[in-house]
Amino acid sequence: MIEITFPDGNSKKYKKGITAVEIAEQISPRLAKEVLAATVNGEPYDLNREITADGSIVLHKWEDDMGKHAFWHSSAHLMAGALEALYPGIKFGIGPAIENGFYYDVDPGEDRIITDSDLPAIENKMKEMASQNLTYSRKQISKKEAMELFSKKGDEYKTELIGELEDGTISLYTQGEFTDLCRGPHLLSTEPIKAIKLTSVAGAYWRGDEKRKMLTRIYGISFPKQKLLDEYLLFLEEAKRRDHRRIGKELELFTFSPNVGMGLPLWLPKGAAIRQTLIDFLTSILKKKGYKIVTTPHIGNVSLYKTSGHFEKYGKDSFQPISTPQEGEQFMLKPMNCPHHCEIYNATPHSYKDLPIKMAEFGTVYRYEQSGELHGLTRVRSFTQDDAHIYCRPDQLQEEFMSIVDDVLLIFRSLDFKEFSAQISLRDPENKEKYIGSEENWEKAEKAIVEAANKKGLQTTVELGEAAFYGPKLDFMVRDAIGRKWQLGTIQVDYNLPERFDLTYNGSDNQKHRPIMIHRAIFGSLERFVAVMIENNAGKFPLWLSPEKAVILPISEKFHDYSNNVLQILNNSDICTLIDERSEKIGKKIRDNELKRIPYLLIVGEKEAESGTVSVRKQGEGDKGTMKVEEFIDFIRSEMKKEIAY
RNA sequence: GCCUCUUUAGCUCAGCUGGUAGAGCAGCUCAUUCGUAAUGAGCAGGUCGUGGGUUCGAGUCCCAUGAGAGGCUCCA
Repeated sequence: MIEITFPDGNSKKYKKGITAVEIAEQISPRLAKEVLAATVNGEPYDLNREITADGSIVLHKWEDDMGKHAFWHSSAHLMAGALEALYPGIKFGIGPAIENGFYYDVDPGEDRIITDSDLPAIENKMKEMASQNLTYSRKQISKKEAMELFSKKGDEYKTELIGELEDGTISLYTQGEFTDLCRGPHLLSTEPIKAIKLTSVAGAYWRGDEKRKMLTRIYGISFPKQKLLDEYLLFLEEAKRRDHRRIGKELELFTFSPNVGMGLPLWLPKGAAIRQTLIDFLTSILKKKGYKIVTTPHIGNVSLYKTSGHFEKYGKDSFQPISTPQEGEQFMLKPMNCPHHCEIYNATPHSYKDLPIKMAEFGTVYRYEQSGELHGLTRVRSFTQDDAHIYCRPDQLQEEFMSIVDDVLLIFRSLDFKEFSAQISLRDPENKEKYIGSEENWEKAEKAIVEAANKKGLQTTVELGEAAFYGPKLDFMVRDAIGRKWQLGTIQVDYNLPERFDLTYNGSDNQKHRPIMIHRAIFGSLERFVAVMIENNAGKFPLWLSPEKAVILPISEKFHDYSNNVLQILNNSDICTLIDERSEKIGKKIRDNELKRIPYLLIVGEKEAESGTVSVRKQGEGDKGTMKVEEFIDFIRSEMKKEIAY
């Protein structure tokens, strides 16, 4: 007998060699039907794999990520099986489960391409195979056997993978005619896979290396019920409606023109108003926090970036330097504000008593992002950072770092950003030559960040290899409408630029010392921040950020005079208000202005004109009753104040 | 940059296997003067992203190129 412990702490004895699905069966037949995968002693386990020793068990259903993972991973195998049936000789790369579904990288072979239009046929084949209730069976084999099997098949991708595996850990899974190299775990059979949708085809370099062959990646998603798939497709459609590119066009916030250049956003008046309001808001906080605003030019001498290291690191991927008519001087469009700020630091001598020095700038920078990478406002070639640099003493580093974390949290909170995650980005320990600076300083900087994040009680994930080339960082990430992650705020500790720019301060010992520099941005880029805000609020900006606060809707032409009086009073009170004088019925005016996401609709007819009032209707909520015009002004002002209370 | 797809009126899209463009919304005009998410009628709008080619004939097929989308790679 063996003893199995459940997540709730209870344990029970079973005969040796029992399987997870049998355990589930004993608990309830319904559970046995729903369970998709298991974890035994912390290790993913097939449901029908024999358990031979004491241990803990967790049974995973669809509702938990492990369950979904096994489901989608098995679906990837099912797709591979269908592909092999439809495209004999096709070769396979990797086919994992991902956050939303699965993909498989395949090499269809010379002169054969798979496009979107082939997906329905593959999908149908998958459905046909799934309905045959094929079982997934596991087989442990030796490295030599595995090599022979896949060499015979001529699948050089699989043999490459096998070459890197340790003998004794290699397993195969077979369902129907299809056998794949795989660690598992998998479902018992294809039976639970009821609904399948192949979503897209994309190119993907083998092993993510652009020097190697580009494989065809097929993305898909599957569900145990058709209803869940329908809901997912509906979610995707909803996400499309929230897409900031669509809303930006609809609400006339920003645009792009091929005549200006791809990736170079043009802010239309309403978008520019939002952007300016954000800048004003942030500036007021910066001033309270002891930052000084500086301004620097959009270009800088190439030598500046040679000093900073940016030229060596990114020079060939930047906009190429501009040459002046005389003397062969070369200037770069600035890709970063920090070198300029270091020069400002160096313009005056500093005592240890002056530190920390906090310099802030809404600095527009230019980066030559690859064309395929541009995306609306989230990835552009010209953007404005809410950039700041803190120059401090070593003994101030941790406190300053934590204080910036506070700033980020404060601002995210006042903007009602709840869904964000924090990521500590450290060096790739196996690729240290990618970075500049001494080992000792890197260790100090990485330690400072980890400690500060812990002290602040931040929930963080650690990503190796994600650091900037000059230092580690703490990044704040948010998701867009369809769940893609974007970096917003970032805090970076840097020992390197102070050295490269020979920044110093006089210490209490009257010796020169090196300050430490912290780079920080809270929004990251105003462009990306606005984009993420749009996707979060579907274009319904909070009142204080709305470019237009209210619109007056006269019931009929008879009330235009009164309406225009109100309009003037409101605009004079700095409440940006419009008027809709079209000869449309009130229902139509309400509908159109609701769709324009104007926060307040003020309906004005006979009653209002007689009593000096407006009938207030809040966007998305409906009728709020009538108010005197002055009352409305007070009301809207107090609403705005409430929104930006911090 | 690479892979696949898309590109038709201001916007959203139709246009089957080639026979020389169509709808809804927006706009304009007229009528209507109306009480909380679409009043009616009429008008006007496109050398079908651009440049070549095949063809008696190209929005439709082929090539090149611009732009956009989804990925890959990269992200100071």
